Order: sequence, then C-alpha cells, then structure tokens
Amino acid sequence: MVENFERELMRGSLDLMVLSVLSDKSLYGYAIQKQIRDASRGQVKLPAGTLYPLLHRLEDERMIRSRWDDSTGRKRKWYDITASGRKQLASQVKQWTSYSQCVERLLNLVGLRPETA
Amino acid sequence: MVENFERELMRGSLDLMVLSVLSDKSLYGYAIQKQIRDASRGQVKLPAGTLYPLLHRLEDERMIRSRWDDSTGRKRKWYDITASGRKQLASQVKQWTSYSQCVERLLNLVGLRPETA
DNA sequence: AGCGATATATCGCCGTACTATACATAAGGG
DNA sequence: CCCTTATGTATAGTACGGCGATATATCGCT
Repeated sequence: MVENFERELMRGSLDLMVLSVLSDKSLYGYAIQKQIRDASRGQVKLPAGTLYPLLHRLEDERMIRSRWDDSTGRKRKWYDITASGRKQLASQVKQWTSYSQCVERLLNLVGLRPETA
Repeated sequence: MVENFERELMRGSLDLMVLSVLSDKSLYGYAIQKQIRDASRGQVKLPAGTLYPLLHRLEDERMIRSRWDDSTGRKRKWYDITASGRKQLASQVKQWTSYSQCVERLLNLVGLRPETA
C-alpha cells in the first residue's frame, strides 16, 4: 500500500512532468494522467481537477497545442508539445536537476544521508 | 552569475530544508537563511518575508520551539527542532527521496536523461 | 438497462509564498 | 558624529495554483 505524496511537494514540477510525457508523443489528458501514474508506480496521481486546468494553462502559454480527434474510435483532445514547450522543458529539467542536487547536498551536510550505509 | 530557481519549484520542500538545518543545531532565523543559501551555493535565497512566517507556522505546529536569547551579544530568536519535528523531518526526507526518484524515472523514460553520455 | 471505466470541464476554497513595508540594533567608514 | 550597510525580526496584503466536488457524456460489458 503506497501512500500518496504530500501535494505541496509536487507543486512546481507538475508542468515538468506533463511536458516530459508529451516530449516524445502526442497524448490526451486521461492518457497523460495514466502515464504519470504508471511511471511513478502509482505514487503520483494527478486529479482531474488539477490536470485539466493545468493543460489549459500550458496551452494558453503556448507550451502545448491541442486538437480534437475521434479517429481512434473515441472523441479525445490530443495534445502536442510546441517548440516553446521544448525550450521550457529543457529549462525546467535543468532547474529541477540543479535544485534536487541542492537539497541532496543539504541533507548530506546535516547527516540525513548516511553514506552507503 | 547563478540565477535563482523558479520559486514554485521549491514549494513543498522549504519545510524540509529548514527542519534539516535545525536537525543538528539551534539557529536563529537569519542564520538559517544563511545556512541554506551557503549550502545551495547561493541558489536558494529564502526571502525574510518567506522565512519568518514559515518559522512561525512550524512553531504553531510544534515542529520547532523558540526562545529569545542575547547571551551571544545580540538579541536573537533561537529555534530548536522538537521530537515531532524530527519525526516530520524523517517523513519528509522519505517523501522527497521517493518523489525525486519518480521524477528521475520519468525523465529517463522519455529520454531526457541520456545515460552516462 | 445498469454499471464501471473512460474522458473532459469548471467552480470555489484553501494553503503557501512573495512583495512591500516597517522597525531596531550593530558595525564600519568618512 | 553621522551615514551607510549589514544584521535581525515581523506582518499585512496579495497572487497563484492545486484540489475536492460536481457535472456531463460515451463506451464496453453483462
């Protein structure tokens, strides 16, 4: 029984996760939700009330583009990442990497990361 | 010239950072700010308007305790972590670790982490 | 026909962090 | 001795974004 993350912890990296899964393929909202849930082994469950407004915001910001398509048998809104989105993603990956290293360094400093116990 | 992190990225891990630096010593606000700034090589600069309300909140939640002391020559408000705070910290470290691994796994999956290039 | 899963959308609440501002003391330089 | 800079704490107002609740609709299965 894996428990969920504190929601606040994910703030600021939700964009990163969504842009990531869109970086190599087109997806619709529900599928994005699933991808992220699976990739995190069920630990990151984006609620619909979070995901859809987020997608709309990213579209307003021209990071992603959408089109309705029912050629797969069901009417779904498919999203693609844009060139701006890719740039943004690259920047966010850099930021994330750098920031997580900062946190790790801090945890090391105060001995909360016993070296290879 | 190191640029700052997007503030949103740090939301949800500020508590973790503050509790961390308090885990092995007593500190006053300004010193906490400095510790975190130094440990992050100047990249994480907690504004006073963020830090002090945060400390007050953590104290309300009994994660830390405070006392005024001027025996070091200057009147400062010193903070200590409580037993609850330590428990909370341990939990947050676990959460952080697990979450950052999720993000890394996701970045790997979509090829945003070229293996040992 | 009924139901669970799929699929998208929006409203209003709430928590958190930031900006701006305020005040006070100490140290260092002119 | 004043002026500036650094130290040190504090809060009111504001902005932002995630979430729960709610709504609607279709699809596949029984």
